[in-house]
Amino acid sequence: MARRRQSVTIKHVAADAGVSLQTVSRVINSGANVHPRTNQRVQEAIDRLGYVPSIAARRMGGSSSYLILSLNDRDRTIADWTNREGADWVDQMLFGGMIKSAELGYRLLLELVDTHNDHVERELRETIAALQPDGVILTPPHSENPLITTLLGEEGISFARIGSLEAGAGIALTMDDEEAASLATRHLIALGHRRIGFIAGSNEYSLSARRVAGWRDAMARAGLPIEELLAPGDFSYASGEQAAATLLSLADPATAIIASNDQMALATLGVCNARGMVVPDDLSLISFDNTPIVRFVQPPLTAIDQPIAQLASKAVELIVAAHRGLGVPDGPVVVPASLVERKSTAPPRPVKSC
Amino acid sequence: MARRRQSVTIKHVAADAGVSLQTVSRVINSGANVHPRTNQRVQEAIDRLGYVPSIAARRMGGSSSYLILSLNDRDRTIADWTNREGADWVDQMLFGGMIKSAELGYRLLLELVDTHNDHVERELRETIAALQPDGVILTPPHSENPLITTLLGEEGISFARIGSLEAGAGIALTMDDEEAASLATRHLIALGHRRIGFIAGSNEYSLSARRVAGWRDAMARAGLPIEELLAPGDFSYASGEQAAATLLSLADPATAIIASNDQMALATLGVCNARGMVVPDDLSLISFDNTPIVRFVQPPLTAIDQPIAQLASKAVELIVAAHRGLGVPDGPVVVPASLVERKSTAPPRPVKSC
DNA sequence: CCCTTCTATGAGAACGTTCCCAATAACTGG
DNA sequence: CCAGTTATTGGGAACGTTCTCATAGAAGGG
Repeated sequence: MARRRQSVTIKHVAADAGVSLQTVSRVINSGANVHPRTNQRVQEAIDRLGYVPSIAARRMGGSSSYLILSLNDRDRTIADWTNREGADWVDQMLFGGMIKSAELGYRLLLELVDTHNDHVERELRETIAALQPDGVILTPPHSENPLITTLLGEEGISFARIGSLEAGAGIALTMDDEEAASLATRHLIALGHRRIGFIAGSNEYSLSARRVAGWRDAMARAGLPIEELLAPGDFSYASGEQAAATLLSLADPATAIIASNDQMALATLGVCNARGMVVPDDLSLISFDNTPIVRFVQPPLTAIDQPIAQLASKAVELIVAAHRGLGVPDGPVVVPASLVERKSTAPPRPVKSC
Repeated sequence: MARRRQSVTIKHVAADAGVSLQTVSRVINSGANVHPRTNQRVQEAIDRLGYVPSIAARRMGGSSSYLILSLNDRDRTIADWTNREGADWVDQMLFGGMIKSAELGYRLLLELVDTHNDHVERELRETIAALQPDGVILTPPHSENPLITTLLGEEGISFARIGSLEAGAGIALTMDDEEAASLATRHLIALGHRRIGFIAGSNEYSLSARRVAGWRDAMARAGLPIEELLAPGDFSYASGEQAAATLLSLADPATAIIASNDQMALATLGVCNARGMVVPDDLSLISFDNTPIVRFVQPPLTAIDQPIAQLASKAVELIVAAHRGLGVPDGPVVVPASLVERKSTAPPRPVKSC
């Protein structure tokens, strides 16, 4: 409606500084091949006039849009209020990614995408055509969706895959899931547990298998059997309930459980409450992700912290480097995991005399 | 780096359909003054070629950027992990706002801003200059920040103020906070409570006062005294703890407490646990906002639901209408509040014989 | 049947930036 | 002091769209 135009443009700056448009552009973009004296004069004009380049015009003229697109799962984010830890992902992505983006002169744009939708490909193609982002950040489960990665490859857009360890197009970027699971398991073993159950995550996520592997490995090293102690799950509350029930109903039940995410840990806690069991006296519990919620339940849960903000920040950094044609790491980028100890773990109850 | 250009442009469509650029543009933008036959031919060409207009070019040529900016509080979102319910705001804003935006052909962009920062104004000015959004959504506490509203007014950008009831520039859009507080209070009164404490929110938010008013009014109507029963708070966990301690230590202590947000309700629950009090047997508790966390604590909290997604969606709708020069509501838009009953409320303990 | 008023279409400029290439100025080393 | 570089600067086209204005055809009124 209102015919609003940019108030201060590069032209005004050029006039004010007494140089050509081109020189101002050079100053904005790097300052390379500009005389220090000129550079300063232009810089002053920019500050004086409060000039900020229009992102739309930059995209038009040049090859950069200064936009980075983050694809997050719509499903996990909202659809089902019972099964939503997506919120914390979105939130932390925003935080970690945005700060780094701002630092590098880019903007981060969030898009919620439903992987299971038939139209993903078309939707994504349209979004890319409309926005023409310089790079894309993929979060699970998009990170390993071949439809998406292929599309991005074709379009020649740099992208990062968070939560993926696989080689392939794009930059893989993940927490050390295997080590994390191992760490949690060793913590429980050190407390004296021998029957440590593990609730796996959805097969759709490659990290699920890595978490199982870490647990399996730590158990094996300690010479502990794992039969019956691995329960399937899909990250949902309901699946956690079922898995917990199974593990607690064994002839030789688990005295400790590691859940592959917070939702399933919460479900386990719920099952314990229902059965009159007390955490950590009757069962030790460790969760993955460390979303804020696990701080506020009774007892606060010991958890593996997932450094999402850090991963997002790194992803932005690498995408920008790639877009600028600088080198990017060959293999996947793996950041270490850490265990946050709270009140849900303790030594097992002494065994009753036989 | 890579010199990537738009693959399918309006030119290709025009050639394919055998019409001029201008006609294609008209079809995209409304189809007004285009012969039905031509319209269809162009539409087919668009579909066949998979054409999507470049948002950057649209901004360059015309007066719309098709971008809507949502300003969310950085503080509440992340800074302090103990005091963050911002996550759920961000999340729901995204959901509600994005769907409506997509529907109307716009894009929603989130920006985290720290109101208490000295640079807000400059930062915002820069963001606006760079992005040139068609509209802005303000969330508390930005909604009533005169620096921001004035700036937007000057720039001539349509904006919505979520959580605000005040008249003034921009569209005010809020849940009925007063009625919500009254509803919660009446619910407790109906259960038999007479000593109902209220933990207020930060004065920075006008909705805090409205919530207090609703409680005060409901108490007055029931002929109940409120002396000593109003405790100040600032939405933080710590302030909630202090307020709860005060209300529970009165000579004639509260038997029920309404907290102005979930964090402070959680804090109240924590204080109860520490004192060996059981909710709801020893204290009934109602919180505001109904963020997902309150479902998972023991007991799950009865809460006033804040329809953020709905507000965001409505905000987008109104902003687009305003930007298109269509009429917008005169006064504030108020959406009804609802109470979600869970397990944290019950009749008060029978009074011990004197 | 002519003049007016719409309706439907197109041509060309404009938007704010970067890209490409040419031109000049400032250094080199002899 | 000269030719040969290299550093610095500017000019004009290009990007993909919408804007403004002009034109041709169709419909309506007398």
